[in-house]
Amino acid sequence: MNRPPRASDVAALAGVSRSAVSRAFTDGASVAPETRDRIMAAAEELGYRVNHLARSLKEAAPSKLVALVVSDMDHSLRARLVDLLARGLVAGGFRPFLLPWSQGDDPRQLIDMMLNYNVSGAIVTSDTPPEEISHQCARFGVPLVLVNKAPVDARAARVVQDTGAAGRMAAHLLREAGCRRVLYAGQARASFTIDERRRAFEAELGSLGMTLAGQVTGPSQNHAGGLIAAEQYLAARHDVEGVHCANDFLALGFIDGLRRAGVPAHDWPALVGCDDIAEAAWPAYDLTTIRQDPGLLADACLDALADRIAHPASQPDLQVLPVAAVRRATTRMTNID
Amino acid sequence: MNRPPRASDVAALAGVSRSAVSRAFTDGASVAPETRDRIMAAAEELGYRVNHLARSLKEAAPSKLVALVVSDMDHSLRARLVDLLARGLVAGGFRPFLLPWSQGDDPRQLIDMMLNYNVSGAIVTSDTPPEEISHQCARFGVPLVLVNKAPVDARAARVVQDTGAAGRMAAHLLREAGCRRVLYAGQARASFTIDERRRAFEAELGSLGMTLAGQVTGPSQNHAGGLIAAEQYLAARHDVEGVHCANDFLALGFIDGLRRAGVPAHDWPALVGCDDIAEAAWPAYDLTTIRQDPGLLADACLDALADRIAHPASQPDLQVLPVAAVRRATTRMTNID
DNA sequence: CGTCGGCATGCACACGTGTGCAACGCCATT
DNA sequence: AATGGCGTTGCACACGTGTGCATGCCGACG
Repeated sequence: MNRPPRASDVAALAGVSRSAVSRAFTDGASVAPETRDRIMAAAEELGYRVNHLARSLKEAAPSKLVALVVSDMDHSLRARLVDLLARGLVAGGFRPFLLPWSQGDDPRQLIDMMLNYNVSGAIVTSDTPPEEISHQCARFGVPLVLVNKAPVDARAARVVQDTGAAGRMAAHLLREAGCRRVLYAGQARASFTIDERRRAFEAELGSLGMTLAGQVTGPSQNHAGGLIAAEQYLAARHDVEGVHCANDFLALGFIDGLRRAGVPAHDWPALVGCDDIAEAAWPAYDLTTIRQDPGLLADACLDALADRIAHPASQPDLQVLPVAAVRRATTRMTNID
Repeated sequence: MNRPPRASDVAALAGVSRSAVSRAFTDGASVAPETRDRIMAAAEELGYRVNHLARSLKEAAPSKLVALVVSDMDHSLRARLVDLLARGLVAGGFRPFLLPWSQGDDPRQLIDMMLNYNVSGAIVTSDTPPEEISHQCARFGVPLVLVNKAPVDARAARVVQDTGAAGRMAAHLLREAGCRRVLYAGQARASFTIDERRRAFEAELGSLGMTLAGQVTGPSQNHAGGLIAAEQYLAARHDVEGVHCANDFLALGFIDGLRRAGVPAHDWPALVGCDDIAEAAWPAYDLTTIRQDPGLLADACLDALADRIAHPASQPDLQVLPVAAVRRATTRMTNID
């Protein structure tokens, strides 16, 4: 018999009623200071902790748990975001609940886990979460925040990067580098942020009098995909001066693909990525890119979640986060006449 | 009034007692098939889900929550480990509870959060978690698994990489590359795995008739630290043929430091890192390193946790995980005569 | 001194669920 | 037909906590 101590154990040791113990651990409750001290001493001696599961059971309000639905955590930016979100949630008195999701998993299991634990909200940072999650959350009244995701349900708050500005910025960065004919290197799989940004990029090219000579696609939006995109680029012998890559990992892979093929650096096209991952700043790459500040992203998510919890019936807000151009070596090449 | 439906609502709709509903959702309970069907239909109609908080309250046994204490999630290998652990825990019926911890945070808050939610166990992957966590977990009977951490409490299970083999391997890899005089590049901050590996590395150098010419230390064990370590290395004009870096990020930074200083690749020392992060395989680096398989690590953690939960009183096991040499370009340089 | 108000405390109920125990009905066996 | 056994069901209690309500106490004021 070694169960954790409960409030009645503390009450017995301190010589008070169980209610008094409960009140001693509740802010603003009416307890005499000396009684509280005696109770706290007894609690310390027994190693007593309030059982939050029972507490949140009593308070009909949902528990302090918040689901963090995340996939592709190997992307360093997402790992950073999860880290920041977890810290922010803990600081705000919530408890983050990590629910990994992979393409192909049954979304109903996710819903079950969230509802089983009566979460007070959910943040979905997966790249392509199934729409069913949004609908079920709406149906069961779970406050939901979607990160960089297309709108699927009117009741979910959304936090998105300013894809329009990012796309235009990419075009301008290539223009600054002297490019006229450019290429887009992306992926086959659809992704809301990337697709939107690409659309804005293409539109801006027109305004700037530049032309999109075509596109190359890798099988994935990571380093390996970039390697293959570079191969395609070289094989097609595109006559372009610049390339905008869907994200930084792909851009770094593209660079390595050029290197592996023996293309000297002064013959590289101007390159612009997106995200500003840590590796982009490494001297081996020094990639011009578009920064998406994960701290801003995390704060916006936490704000949006707090808003959904406080005003569930109100119109959810859409937060558009600014992006910033980071000019580095890949748009300072001297191969442009 | 829009509270989530409870078992009695389902019971009323299905025309049975609340106990029957409870039993319908409990595997192996005695319920007539047609009754179960009727209950399930009613539950589906109402959108009923079992409240696991209340369930785990009833079962005196701890909840299915498992604390995942993690710091430095920006290290890609740790992010990968957290991802794998979360997946494994969910697959095993547990719910991972993400508790970020940073140097300087109060460990007592961590303990509180774990005990407040009556977690059934904890996995600590932080690099330098405070010892108080281990002691408090032992005191309150929380099964604990430490990853790559020195033993601090006899009741905690441990999973560690085979630091001895890794250290010896690093020495042999440099020996294969023809080195006789070598250097160690590390960090000032103590870390169990890194310190142990280094000790084995130094010992093996002696056995192989090699000499450790000295060491250089960066301020941190990441890319920026490697840049600075390379500066120190160049400034000190060490007469060595090889360098073993404390981890891959540092090694990549070291390479970039050499590049930035204009040292041609054929004048680089042979380099051996440790971890085999994804970036080490990128063509820009092609770093020889020592692989630590995160899948193995995650599985070992989950096994150890299951063991601690099942047999809390037994002697906790220490799992030593194998490492593997990954030979790449940085030990195939032709600068050795 | 009497009365009133405020504060501290205890009682009892509620939160949503699991389960031991007893009762009940049905079927097979004697 | 009587009886025993087995599967199913309902009752009631327990898990650990928060809190409305009533009570009791003490001090202050008239």
